[in-house]
Amino acid sequence: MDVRRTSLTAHETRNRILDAAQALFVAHGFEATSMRMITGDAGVNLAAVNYHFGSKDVLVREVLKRHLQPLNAQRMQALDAAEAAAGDQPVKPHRIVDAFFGSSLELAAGSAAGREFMQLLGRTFTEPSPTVREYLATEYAPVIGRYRDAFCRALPTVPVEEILWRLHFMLGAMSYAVSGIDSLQVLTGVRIDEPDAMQRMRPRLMSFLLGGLRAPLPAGDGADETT
Amino acid sequence: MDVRRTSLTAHETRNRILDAAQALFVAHGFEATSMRMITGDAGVNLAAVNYHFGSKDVLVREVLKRHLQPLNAQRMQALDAAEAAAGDQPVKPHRIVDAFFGSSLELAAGSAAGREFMQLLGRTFTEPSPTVREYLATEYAPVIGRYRDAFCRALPTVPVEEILWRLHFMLGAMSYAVSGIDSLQVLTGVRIDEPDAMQRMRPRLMSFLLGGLRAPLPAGDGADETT
DNA sequence: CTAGAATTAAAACGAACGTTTGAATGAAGG
DNA sequence: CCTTCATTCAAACGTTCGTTTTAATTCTAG
Repeated sequence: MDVRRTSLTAHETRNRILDAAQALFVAHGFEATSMRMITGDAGVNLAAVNYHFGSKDVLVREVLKRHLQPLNAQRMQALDAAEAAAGDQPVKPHRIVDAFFGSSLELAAGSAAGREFMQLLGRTFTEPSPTVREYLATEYAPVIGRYRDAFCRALPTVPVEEILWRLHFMLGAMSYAVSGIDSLQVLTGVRIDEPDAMQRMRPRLMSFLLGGLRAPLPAGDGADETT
Repeated sequence: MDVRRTSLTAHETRNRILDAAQALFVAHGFEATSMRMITGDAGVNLAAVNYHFGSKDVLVREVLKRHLQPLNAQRMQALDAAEAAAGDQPVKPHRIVDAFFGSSLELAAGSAAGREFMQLLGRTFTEPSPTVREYLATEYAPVIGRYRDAFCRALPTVPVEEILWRLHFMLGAMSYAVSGIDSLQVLTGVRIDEPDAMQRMRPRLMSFLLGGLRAPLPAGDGADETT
């Protein structure tokens, strides 16, 4: 009838735009990346973005959604698998951490585009743009909810507020680990741009996250004065 | 002779610009904040920024430098104090963590402007702008170097590369804890905007960081399969 | 083969950007 | 009192931004 007239080139143009936009967003940020840079790198006409996506804002969301939606789906299914494997036992904390952050690191390690996207995602979390924050919130809400509940079952002695804080700390550590890697390089001299950097980082990050997650609860109010 | 003609109003205007710029940078980011927004909020003329600072880039650096330079100085002197207190013994890891991140959290908890600045600083670490990254690198390099050495002495069994990674992870966790707090709120429902949020977060973050720092080293190469 | 929708192309739109200019302002120095 | 000089001000500079428009092109359905 009226659908899929020119499916080949249409998707081609869309994907070329998405690829170019993602790379430029990582390199320069959302605001500093212009439509002309995107369409120039993608080799398409300037008007193509507004034709295919409607606006730059929608394009930004679409770039994020393209990989974030599958990533969150895999995070969900990884937790499903872990819960299924545990039977009626609570899932061990390190399995939950691995389900969430393992999915992320696999995406980052799997391909250059995956690493690029995880870099972008890390930066996006501190992005002030309301439309971006709003989208991230809706996309993440169900995932965070599931994992919060899983952690609560796995660590019944830890208050839920404490679990949310530690989830937040873990998210921060991972985001920086992935997106701030060249700042690490610049600060410390550690080289990251080798292709297997993510693979070498993964066990280190996992160990760190688990150590933080299972750290003793802070004492009552203020002082945490233990050796 | 020729100095301090109208010192009062001169510094007044400069500081008004710095204050307004900092608040706007936190709310909208560097790129999305225009000179007209800054001068409008500061109640000064549009040309005042270029007159007092020369360019927007210099203003950005100056906003960061105003609080980062004292912060890093305090980080240095906190480590000095810890090393002096330890005598010829190596400083305990939790003292080093406290020297670095305690200084940060005190700044964040001390005043609204301090919290605002730490928020900005956290975001700035993932800022792609070359001039910002370059400034951050030069400002942080000596501090990171001192703390790396202190950690190496405190944890002689841990390879220096591992220490740098964990320092990076800790930096990420703290930056997110401070700057991504409204994203935590949006994701998890935890309220942060209360004035004593930083005070309540501090022991939690310290406990998490120490747990991560002292986590068992990841096994040889790939698998970290321990319960 | 042809009608018509989908896509690309080139050009221009108004708005906002960072910066610059040149005159007005106002307080010290001689 | 008049000069001096740092500062403020209003206005405009040229550039770039995201978006829109109009025409040409491509491709498919009947």
